[in-house]
Amino acid sequence: MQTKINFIPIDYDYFDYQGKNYIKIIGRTDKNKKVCIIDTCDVYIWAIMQPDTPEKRIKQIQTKINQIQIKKKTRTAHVIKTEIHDKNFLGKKYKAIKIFINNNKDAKDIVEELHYKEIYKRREHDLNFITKYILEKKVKPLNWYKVEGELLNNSEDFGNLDASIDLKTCIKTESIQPLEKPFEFKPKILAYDIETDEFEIGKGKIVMISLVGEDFQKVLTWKKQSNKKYVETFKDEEEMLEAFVKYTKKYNPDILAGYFSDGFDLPYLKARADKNKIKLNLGIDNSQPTFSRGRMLTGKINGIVHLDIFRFIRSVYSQYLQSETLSLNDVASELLGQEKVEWEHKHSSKIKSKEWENYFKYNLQDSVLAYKLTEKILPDILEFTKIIQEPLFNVSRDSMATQVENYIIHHLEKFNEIAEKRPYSNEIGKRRAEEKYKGAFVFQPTPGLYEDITFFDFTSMYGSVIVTHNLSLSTYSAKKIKDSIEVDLENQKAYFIKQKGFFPQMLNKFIEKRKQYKKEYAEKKDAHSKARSNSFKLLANAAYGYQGFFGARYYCLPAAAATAALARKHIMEAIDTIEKQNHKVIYSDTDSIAFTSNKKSNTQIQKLLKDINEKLPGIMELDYEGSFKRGIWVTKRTGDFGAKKKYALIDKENKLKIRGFETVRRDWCNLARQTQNKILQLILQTGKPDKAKEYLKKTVKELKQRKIPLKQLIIKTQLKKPIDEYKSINPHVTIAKRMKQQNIPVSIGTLIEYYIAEPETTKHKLVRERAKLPTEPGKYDINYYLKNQILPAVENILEVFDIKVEELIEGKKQMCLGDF
DNA sequence: GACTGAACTATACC
DNA sequence: ACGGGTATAGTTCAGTC
Repeated sequence: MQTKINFIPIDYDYFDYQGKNYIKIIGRTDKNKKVCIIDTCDVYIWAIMQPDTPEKRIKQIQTKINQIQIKKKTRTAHVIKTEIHDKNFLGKKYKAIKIFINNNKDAKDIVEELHYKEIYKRREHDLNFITKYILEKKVKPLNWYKVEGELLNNSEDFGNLDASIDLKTCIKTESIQPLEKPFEFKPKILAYDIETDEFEIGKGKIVMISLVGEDFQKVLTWKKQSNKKYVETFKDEEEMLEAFVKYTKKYNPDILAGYFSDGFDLPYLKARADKNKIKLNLGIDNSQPTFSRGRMLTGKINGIVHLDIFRFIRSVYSQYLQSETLSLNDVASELLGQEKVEWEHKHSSKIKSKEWENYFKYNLQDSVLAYKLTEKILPDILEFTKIIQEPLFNVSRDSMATQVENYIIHHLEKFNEIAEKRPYSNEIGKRRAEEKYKGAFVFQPTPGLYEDITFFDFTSMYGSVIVTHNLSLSTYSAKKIKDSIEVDLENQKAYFIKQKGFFPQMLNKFIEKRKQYKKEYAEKKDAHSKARSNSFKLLANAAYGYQGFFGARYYCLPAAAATAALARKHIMEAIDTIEKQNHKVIYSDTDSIAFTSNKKSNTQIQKLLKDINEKLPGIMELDYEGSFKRGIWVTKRTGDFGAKKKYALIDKENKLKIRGFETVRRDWCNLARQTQNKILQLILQTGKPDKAKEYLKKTVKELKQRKIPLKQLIIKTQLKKPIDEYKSINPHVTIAKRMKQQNIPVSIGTLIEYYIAEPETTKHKLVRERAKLPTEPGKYDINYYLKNQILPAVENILEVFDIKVEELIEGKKQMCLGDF
């Protein structure tokens, strides 16, 4: 039966039928019905010919290629047809043979057969079928289409595929066309979270599972009855798991969302289902979740987008967050102003009767937070997906380098470009061994208190340098050529042609779109333009790092080095100009310049800015960032010159802006951070050290009298690698080892908490020998906190006023005397 | 065993 | 392995006397 629908693609999957690749797209109709469409497309790879190859020879090779056949287990890999095209590769023109093959999985085998010396490069064999389908048919995720085709109803097509899918509508696509007027699409989200007895995947039983959707809240358990309406109690773990599947299917979400659910909740559920010998058949085809092992476990469910929002937050969103960790509690607290319910984890056998209600509440709240976080961040993820044009499942997990790369691949057509290949591991090894290049310029500040400070900064500094000077792989030349610019690198020169390359052109678009949507958002204040503005800002910022990243298809170290070199040149020239106008430049780092305003009026400052901008080339632009009534720069702890990347400012509204100081470092105890913060505040507000000095005295006294609670003295340090890989056993590693012994879960990324206690014997000299878990009894070491936390945090600040903090603290001397 | 510089480690800035 | 380089600062390690 022929049918016609309006359709928005959400999740892409593929399968083979009779040796050919097919795409299976799950999406919604304008009537909000979940449907499936099946389609296919041509699959091809490219053989790029050497420039001087005679046409006759190309034809000969073409004929040979047409005959390629490779016998494989289930099919014969073969070439269907070939065509000769004029294409670009890295900006240069070539003749290229377009080789159509029967199955994308054979691409690499076919490529192996293309061993003619006239073939310069073989390309696009490393693109997966879903990417190729989206490129070829232009059926982009989250865009609306009019689909026409045959409604499959127990059809023998595709081996009865439609019957195995839990959907009424499954269409064999005959035509698919973009819709001019899109419908609204609001994905249905279901969030979930589990509580378990053990932390190791599958080890202990799952105690409860919470599910939260729109007007839907459930906690499923088998442990305990509850009078709460949302709690449903089952006979055992098996029944609870079955109910989880049943409720999820009934809710029929587009997105099943969790927080760290790739690494914990979903694999745990699967492991317990296996243990109970039942199927966790969440898939639309009743399949179970599948897990791909990469650097991180990734859980996929057929027909539902499994979304681990932690992954998107970590790889894309975290740069805009202030929170010290990316734990659900910290992130929810920052983005939603809501926190987890308080609950100390324990084995279910040790939970007291009256504690259960709180445990249920805790479990439910985690799903509530995951749901709300998803709602909050989803506009950004969806917008990103539309821009990058890869499936939502991938975009929500990919690193920024991959996002940039996927954007490029999906926008090469306009440039008639064949995609460059992904580097092989030997190539990656070579790239990683390459010497680092010189990076940003950082101004050496003179320590002191400064009044009336103005900040300028370059908008999208590196991005605008790349665009202005056309720095990329396809525009680069190691040798001097005509119509190129020369860039001085440390030991060599690099040349870049003037004819615009595709990479700088795409980047230019990022910067323009960012400007456009930022302006639009300022006027309309709507989520859509905000999400768009964010997306292009992220892409613009990531483009520079991408060209220097060893895993990139369009890796170009000279371009990255030239970007940094030209950025240094531009900022130093700007500093020069500002100084020539009799301003004292205090500081500068990469793309910003701070200088004393010299009581000049706003108009005069704006004039200075305009003068500099008039001389800047291309799209380079210096911007007014802000002004501050006072700021402080201090010396390094070793040496008497000014420390870089460390300063504090106060604006006219008495708002502090602190960079680099211990105040903003999470691996310092709260007492040191808060004391330093207060001292900076008092000094910057008054311009004098008196009040700060008094405050310090008071704090020191309290510490000496042991009036400071232990909580203020906890030091937090993150475990960055497996415990046994550490060459140097620092305090947090010692504590991590002890936690492991006590069966407290520790892994890479865990924030280890400890405090420094008084030495038990004089033999305990190393800090790690005195480090204790917050739960371990002991007296905190007052001398340690005075000498190693408070003193270093405030010493250099008060030194600006010639105050010797050591004498103020007196702790240092006492300890030395007392020791002997 | 005390001292010292190098190595290792974590975290911040842009 | 899954953006880049620049910078500060603590603790441990390994060598010297």
